[in-house]
Amino acid sequence: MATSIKEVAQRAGVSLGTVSNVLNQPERVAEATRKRVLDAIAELGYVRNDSARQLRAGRSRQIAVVVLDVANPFFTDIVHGAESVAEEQGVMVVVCNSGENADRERRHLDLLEEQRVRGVLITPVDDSRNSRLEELVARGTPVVLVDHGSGWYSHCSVAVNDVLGGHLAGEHLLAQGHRRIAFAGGPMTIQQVADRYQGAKLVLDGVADLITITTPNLTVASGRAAASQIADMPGTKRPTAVFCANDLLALGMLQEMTRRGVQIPKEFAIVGYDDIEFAAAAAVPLSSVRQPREQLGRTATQLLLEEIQADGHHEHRQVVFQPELVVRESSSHPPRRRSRVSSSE
Amino acid sequence: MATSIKEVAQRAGVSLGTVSNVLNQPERVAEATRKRVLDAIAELGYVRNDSARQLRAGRSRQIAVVVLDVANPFFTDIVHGAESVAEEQGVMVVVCNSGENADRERRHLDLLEEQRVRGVLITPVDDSRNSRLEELVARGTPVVLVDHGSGWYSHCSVAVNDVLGGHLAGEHLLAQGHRRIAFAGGPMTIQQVADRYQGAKLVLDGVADLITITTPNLTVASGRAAASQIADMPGTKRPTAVFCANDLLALGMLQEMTRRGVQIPKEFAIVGYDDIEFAAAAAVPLSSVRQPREQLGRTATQLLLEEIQADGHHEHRQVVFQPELVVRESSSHPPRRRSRVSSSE
DNA sequence: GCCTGTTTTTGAAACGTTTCACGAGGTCAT
DNA sequence: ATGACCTCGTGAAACGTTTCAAAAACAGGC
Repeated sequence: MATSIKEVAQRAGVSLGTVSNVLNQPERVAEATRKRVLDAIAELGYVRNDSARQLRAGRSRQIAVVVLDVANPFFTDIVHGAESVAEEQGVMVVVCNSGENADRERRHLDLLEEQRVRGVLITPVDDSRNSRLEELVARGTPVVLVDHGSGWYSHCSVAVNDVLGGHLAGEHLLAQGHRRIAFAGGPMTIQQVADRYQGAKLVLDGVADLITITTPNLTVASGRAAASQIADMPGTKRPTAVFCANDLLALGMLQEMTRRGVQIPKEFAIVGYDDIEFAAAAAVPLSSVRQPREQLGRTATQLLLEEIQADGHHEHRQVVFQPELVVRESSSHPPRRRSRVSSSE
Repeated sequence: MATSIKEVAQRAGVSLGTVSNVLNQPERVAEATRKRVLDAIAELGYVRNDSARQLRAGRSRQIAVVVLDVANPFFTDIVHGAESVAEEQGVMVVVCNSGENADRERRHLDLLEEQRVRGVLITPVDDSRNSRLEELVARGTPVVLVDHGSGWYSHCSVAVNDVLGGHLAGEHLLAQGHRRIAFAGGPMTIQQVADRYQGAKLVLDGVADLITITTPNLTVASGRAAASQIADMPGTKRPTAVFCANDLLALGMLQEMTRRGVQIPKEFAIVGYDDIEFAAAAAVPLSSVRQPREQLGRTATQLLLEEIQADGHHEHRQVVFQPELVVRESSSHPPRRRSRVSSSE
């Protein structure tokens, strides 16, 4: 069925090795022969067999990115950054979606390891003390943690200071006069969620009530559900503002609150996280904590490629970026139209 | 470095073949031996080499989805649908992003063919008379066209009637009293764009002016640029409404128009396409032509798997879904708050 | 013609699986 | 005991590349 190098060789009247040379070091083979081989290839519609090639080479030419949610623009931007760097180096990127599901993540890692990927960029579902991931590293596959500070130093990692991000959001809501503030996000096993919560808690503790709404994931739908939960609270206990662990939640929150006739931000303020492209375009432009998304992907890929190249001794590095609060209408009181002020406090 | 079956065999004191049997037909090997082998595997941290496996098998266990833009929620929903069906069948899905770039698309197809993927789901960049794609098909890789009616019948395909979609949008704007209407989208080589344009043109021709704004791609940024272009037209020639080839464009359009102080929909109406999740949550909820996105992905994958299984004689099928216009505030005149009317005319 | 280099081409040995026809042992009925 | 029939386990062949030492072909210079 599939034509192999052997048939090409036969057709061109040369040996196996020569065809291989034409493919890999064309300058080593004489003009005339090369042409003959190339013609044979074209006539037979020969296509290299990558499995055989990899088997021989002992490794692939791909790196993988394992993200929590492909439908989240935050991650597609990271992937974008990663691809731009990888492309320069002639490395292919394959994208895997764990869907915030530890089991799926594990299955993906199994498969990736069987495929001998050169390296893995991953935002792990649970805490980084992820044993499957540790195995991978132990057997020699370079791994870079993305958007996830490693508790200790056995990987490279690229992250944004989520505690600071939470801090900024909390501080801002406090400054707007809120004293009953909700945090919506989950599951708490996701490090980023826990950190953002911690950051907010740190600044609110003692001066304001912090109500935690745990969501099963970080989607628009969960945001809507969380909104219902808040709206159904008795007036005296109901928070006057919410800090959402990401923008999808915040958008869902905004949608449901608006549907119920709650005025944003007059009656209820919302701050999101990530500052995805759609945040600024929302019904009420969304205040959000901005992260350098593409940059994250680019830097992570650079670290990964470095580690791959410097095979052997390599100094793990932790790169941490600083987030930035972008205040828009959804949380600014009194409501100013089209506020585009960006501030860090 | 990497441990192979051979070392496992040695360690367990059995032959090569036995280890392989433990891995693939465990019931064929005696309890005691099996345990010994499994222990050896665990101790050595053996990981199957997928290249060797595929080489032997002659094919992979993956299908690929090649999309125009991973950052577009429309496509992530399609991928989602595809994954759900594939997962049931134990087939892995790899996602490739052509970025609306024919050259990147070709490179992806090259690689996928070298990897001997079982099948390809693709939304091609240019017209389906895509020669690279034809080669792929000719050599025996099943291909299903997604969101793209094939002009003729050499593939399975799954699509939404884009001409009808354009028709619905045009008709609606006409009914709202608009007589100078813009169409924003591009490049026109993308079949969907051309079809949506055709649909609108069909209903507008003769009764209204149709101004075409060609964009280089279908992103939010291009939407903003197109908005500037429209806003800068002299008042008498400036259209009073726009039909955008997708929601990203429409959102960009909305953003830029609002920034310039143009009132939507009072001074300018906008209709988008796809009805992505963010459309309803936009600053001015966006009217849009809805497509059954996940369904598209699911059906496409089913067709693909069918073709793969029925290897040999297979009847190509064309499945066409009908779109549905969702009218929201961005185009309804006079502006009604929170309109959620869904209508098909 | 012969020797010395240089350029081209060759052939065989890996890479790590899976598969498959066989052999080695065991059990059982005769 | 013998043959028939299991269940287990073996070993070698294949899959399609790349690589590399060595052979072959070709050029000059004498």
